Amino acid sequence: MFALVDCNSFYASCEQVFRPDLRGKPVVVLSNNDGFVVARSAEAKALGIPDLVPFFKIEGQLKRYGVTVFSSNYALYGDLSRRVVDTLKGFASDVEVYSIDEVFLTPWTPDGDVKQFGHTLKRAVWKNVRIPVGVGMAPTKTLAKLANRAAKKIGALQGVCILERDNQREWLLRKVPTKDIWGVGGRYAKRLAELGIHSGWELACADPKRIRRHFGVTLERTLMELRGVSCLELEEMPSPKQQIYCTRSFGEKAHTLEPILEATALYASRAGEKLRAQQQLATSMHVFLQTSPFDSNPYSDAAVIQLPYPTDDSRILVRYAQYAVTKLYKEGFSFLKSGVGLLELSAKELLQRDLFSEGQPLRSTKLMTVMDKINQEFGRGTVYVAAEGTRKKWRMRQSHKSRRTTTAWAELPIVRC
DNA sequence: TCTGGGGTCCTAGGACCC
DNA sequence: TCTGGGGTCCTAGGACCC
Repeated sequence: MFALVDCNSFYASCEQVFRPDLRGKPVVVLSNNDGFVVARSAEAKALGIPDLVPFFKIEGQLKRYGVTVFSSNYALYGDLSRRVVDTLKGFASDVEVYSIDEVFLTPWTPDGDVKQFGHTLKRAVWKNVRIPVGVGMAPTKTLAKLANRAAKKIGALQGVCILERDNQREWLLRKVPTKDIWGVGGRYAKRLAELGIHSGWELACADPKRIRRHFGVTLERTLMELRGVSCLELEEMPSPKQQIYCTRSFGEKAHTLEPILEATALYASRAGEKLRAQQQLATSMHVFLQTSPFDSNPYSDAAVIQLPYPTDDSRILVRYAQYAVTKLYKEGFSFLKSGVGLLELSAKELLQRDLFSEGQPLRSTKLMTVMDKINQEFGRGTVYVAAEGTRKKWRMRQSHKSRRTTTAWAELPIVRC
């Protein structure tokens, strides 16, 4: 049996935690650069505000409806997410943190009352963190996802749905269109429809071999999971990352090389920070630079470069990223976005040093450790590589950002008596 | 004017090996 | 006239996820 705990409208709910005046009111949260609506409170959904709609297209509408708008505040969401996970760990020993707002776990119910267990989880998270969640339970992860969806959609279930008996499973699967199933995206849904498969039930009843032939082994597994045959295990130990990316759109378009060099330097050193947090070294680097894809004359290019030796030194990452992006740059375009990816990662302690080639000197490691420590203690960006520049006009737009209430001393809430 | 930022897995096809 | 068979590794691209 798998349980999936999924936070309701997570980012919007986070914003409401420290703004209780906004409970029961329409709230939306925007993506980086205030680009899209990425989270909507139940009230905002009820107003018919669609998901992933460009902000500029509905800004007027939001104002008219009196919707409160927030830029995304990942420091806050990450911290509240950690608290939700900590709470859940008190009720189950096997826990998989699947995403910032979803946790799979094995229900622990010595008395056999699964439903009661679901409600216990829900109440505990609300009590400790003030985040509303839904709980779905079923014999496979894919079905637990569906159960969770039902828990939120069907009011009578009060946020907890157990999908155990075959007749319940069939009832739900007959109602679910394929595109709402975990592992089936828009493309597959369309191709499935061409084969006459429209509902979850029709997919579950299809011939596995035929599905495998048309779509590959991944969708065949999904099919089996819908039948109640578990193919996906709980993954408690997150496997080390295979690539680390830092990419971002600029707050304003860049017509010269200078802001691009600065932004790319920042992305490289942020990627380095993540790399060091995982105790890994990178062997090669992927760098790209692009205009807006909506430009009349869009342009983009990318390069993969070998680093001189496996490294986690931000100074080296920045130097190589800047070198690459200089090569990619072309006069006459207005660039919108660049990014740095670190590839061929290896665990730092397992590194095989090559007898005949240079390796990362010890003082690099020492310097980076000190840098990370200072930034951890006093806030990100206290010490940084000078190549990032000081004015940072290209920084992303975040016109509606809330405070980092739980992670920055300077932004603690103020209580007036 | 304004359109996100991360990730993963799988497959097909080419190069190369004996 | 007749031209093998099996394997590995790598990469790019396509699909998916939140």
